[in-house]
Amino acid sequence: MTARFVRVALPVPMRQLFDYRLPAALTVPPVGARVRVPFGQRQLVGFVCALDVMPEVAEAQLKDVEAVLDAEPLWPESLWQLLQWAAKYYHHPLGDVLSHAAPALVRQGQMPTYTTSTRYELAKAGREVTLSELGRAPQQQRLLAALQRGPMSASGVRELDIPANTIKTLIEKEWITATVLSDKPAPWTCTGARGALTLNEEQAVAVAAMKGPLESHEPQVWLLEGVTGSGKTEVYLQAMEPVLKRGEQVVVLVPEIGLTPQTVERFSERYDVPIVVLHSGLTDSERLQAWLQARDGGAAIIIGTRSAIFTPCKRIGLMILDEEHDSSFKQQDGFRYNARDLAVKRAHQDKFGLVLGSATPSLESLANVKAGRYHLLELKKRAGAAQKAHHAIIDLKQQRLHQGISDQLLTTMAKHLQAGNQVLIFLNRRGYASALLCHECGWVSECHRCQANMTLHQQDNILQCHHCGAQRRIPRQCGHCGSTQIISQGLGTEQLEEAIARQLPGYSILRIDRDSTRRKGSLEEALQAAARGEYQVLIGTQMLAKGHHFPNVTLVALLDVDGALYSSDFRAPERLAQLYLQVAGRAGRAEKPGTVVLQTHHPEHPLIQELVNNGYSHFASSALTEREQALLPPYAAMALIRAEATSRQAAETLLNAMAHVLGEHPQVAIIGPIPAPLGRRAGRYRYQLLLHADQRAPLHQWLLQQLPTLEKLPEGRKARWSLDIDPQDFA
DNA sequence: ATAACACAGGAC
DNA sequence: TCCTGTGTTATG
Repeated sequence: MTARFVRVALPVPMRQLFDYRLPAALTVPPVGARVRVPFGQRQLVGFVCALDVMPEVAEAQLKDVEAVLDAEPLWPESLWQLLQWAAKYYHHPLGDVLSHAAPALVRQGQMPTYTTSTRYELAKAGREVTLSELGRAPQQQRLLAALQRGPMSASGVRELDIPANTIKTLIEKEWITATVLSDKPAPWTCTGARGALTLNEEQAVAVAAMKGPLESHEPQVWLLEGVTGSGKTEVYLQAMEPVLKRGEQVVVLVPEIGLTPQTVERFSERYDVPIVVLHSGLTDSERLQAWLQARDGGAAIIIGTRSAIFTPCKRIGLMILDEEHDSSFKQQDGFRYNARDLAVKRAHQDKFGLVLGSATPSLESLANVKAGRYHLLELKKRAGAAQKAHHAIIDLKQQRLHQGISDQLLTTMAKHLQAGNQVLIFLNRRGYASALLCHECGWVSECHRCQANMTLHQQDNILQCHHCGAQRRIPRQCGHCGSTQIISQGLGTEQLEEAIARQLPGYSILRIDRDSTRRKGSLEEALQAAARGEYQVLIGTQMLAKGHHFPNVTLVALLDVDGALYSSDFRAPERLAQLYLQVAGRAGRAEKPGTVVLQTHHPEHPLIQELVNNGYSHFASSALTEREQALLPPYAAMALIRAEATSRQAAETLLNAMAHVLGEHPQVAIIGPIPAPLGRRAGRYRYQLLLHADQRAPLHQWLLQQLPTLEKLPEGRKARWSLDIDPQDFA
């Protein structure tokens, strides 16, 4: 009999697989199972990708598989295919992709098994025992005393340090019982919803449109575009009802961990089915249990963030990806996948319906609607009695400023506050001021390790770099000329709080940013206090923009968003528009009509005019036209190579060498190398090389062909580099 | 990624 | 001569 071989993907940053000999004593693993193999001087857990292939190296060089860890593939066939596809599409090492998709314990080689828990409780005889009878058996006395307060888990008993013998004795005496509970998946059924709301016409149309295709498992993608407060969640909830009733699972992807508790709550109120949550806050063991429940069908609803796109499911019937425009669906380091794009791919492979929801859809998704790939479902009306907000611009050029706040804004704020309402001021810059500078010679408080200014934090009495975290004392003299005339520049939330307290005395102010909510749980507390109306003025950064509703806020003001108007990133206008509407959505959700005010130095700017006068849809369609004319995504394909090194030269010469290699293709344009937006960070110089093509296929083909050459470039030894397919952020 | 290995420069 | 830090190479 001839020896058998396996080809294995290993968790190493190499775009290649490794072959091993399979000893006859081992059972033959299926593709998708894990094996433990020797690799150099160490042992690794790898994933079987092929069996009985012709080895790439001489047979004598092959080592033996040490152990086969699974009898079954870890992932269902279609998900395995998706992972293979993702590794190819993102040009990322397969072993690393698979490691990402598996829970940590599985990656480490543990057996994926369900936990069991033991529950101890008093038996009938045990209840009749008086504790004083046990004076000579203090350990038994302690355990019984504890159990008299109620049943306990094994870990609870372990914490009491009771010897195993004591437990055994008590069980033998039949004073206590030990019940082994398995956490194995239990069958569930969904008989219907509890407390469904009445849908308005648009919502009903949306739910009805999804019903048929969901039932026949057509891999459709719906873009649910619903303005803030239009009741998107209610549409999700009702669309999933027939799916759950058929016994099929629903996967819900949300942008951030902070949004999961609210989501879980709404879903569990409506449906009496098992729900699991997958997010970074879980322990490895909890994560594995949730993963298993999803894979084996014990979980009906699976809620998670980005990485939950890789959760295997026994019978998936619907996936919902909420806030689809949100950039956190794109992983920004390592395996740089986009969960939204993979969701679309998975819907086709696994044959389920996918709902992409947003008040401000990405231009990519809108282009897909135009191209007929997605179906648009619109919710234009706010649910209930809510009225449309009033939008206004304050032209800063004609205004007297008080630490960045205009007279006009102060007057408007005072009016709303006097009426007993809340006011929300959005400023996306924490700290007191964005820089310190010398009034005499112009010296600026730069970070030593980054190409950025250090932010003044008056509260902590320090200068801090927001890019590398470096901290310094606040200088009293100019570092260059010795002058004591040091002034601050650029308004931050700390200073805004101070300014409002001075200009509008007597009102209580709550500031919500990373600094004010550093303590665990304090963000939740602050948001609840804000929603209860305990503070009249709310000041906040990006943190405040997402998912939270403040019923008494009638005025929302955005300060200092002008940076986005002249940014070099072609996506900056889209992001500003999304942010603007997201922040605007915090106001006027209840019966009170809202006002949204934008302070700007460029009131005439077309983007500002468009947003304030015409709304998002109008903005989006003109932005799409611009993208089409300028041949930018979604009407072109891009890839970005980033390089960083401790020397400027090393980063630049590597990208020059790569540009030389890649520059030969007629359909692929090379832009750069150019310094990255933050040219130096934490002491490392950063450069980037942009690849641009009209079509996706030639760009990918070209990369596939040239990557082996790029990897071998000697210049690559002195600089670290990475490849980003469909880059989101050019910073 | 990671570990072994080779080599250079400094301390002893 | 030994030790340590750094760059190079191989991993089946």
